[in-house]
Amino acid sequence: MNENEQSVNVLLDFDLLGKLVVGIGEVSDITGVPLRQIRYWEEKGIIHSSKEGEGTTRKYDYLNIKKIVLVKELMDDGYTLDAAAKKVEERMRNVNEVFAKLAKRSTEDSQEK
DNA sequence: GTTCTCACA
DNA sequence: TGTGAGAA
Repeated sequence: MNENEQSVNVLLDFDLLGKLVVGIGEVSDITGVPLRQIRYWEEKGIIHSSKEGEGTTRKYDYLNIKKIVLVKELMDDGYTLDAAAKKVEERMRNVNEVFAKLAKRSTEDSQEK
């Protein structure tokens, strides 16, 4: 492992965090989850797709993609869809908290109280 | 290329 | 729970 790879990883993560939205096809290919399954999960309310523009192409942001991967991993551990969804939602809440802290920190830093 | 509904296992 | 097919 070089510092290069670490830096790349960090940068990649931040880039993803910025705002990455891909079509369902890409998501299915990346996550390895069939298209029907992704729609199926969304139908259950586990994930949410962001429809952009006039087209019908569902766009999934990094959070949703992460959610899908998380659910997949959880189910691989023997969790059921509902259980996995619950766990993922809890994790997502934590991520959201971190995001809120990050945003707040940036604001405070800019205002320099 | 994507989406939807209905139905089946 | 996950997938099939046809239709738009």
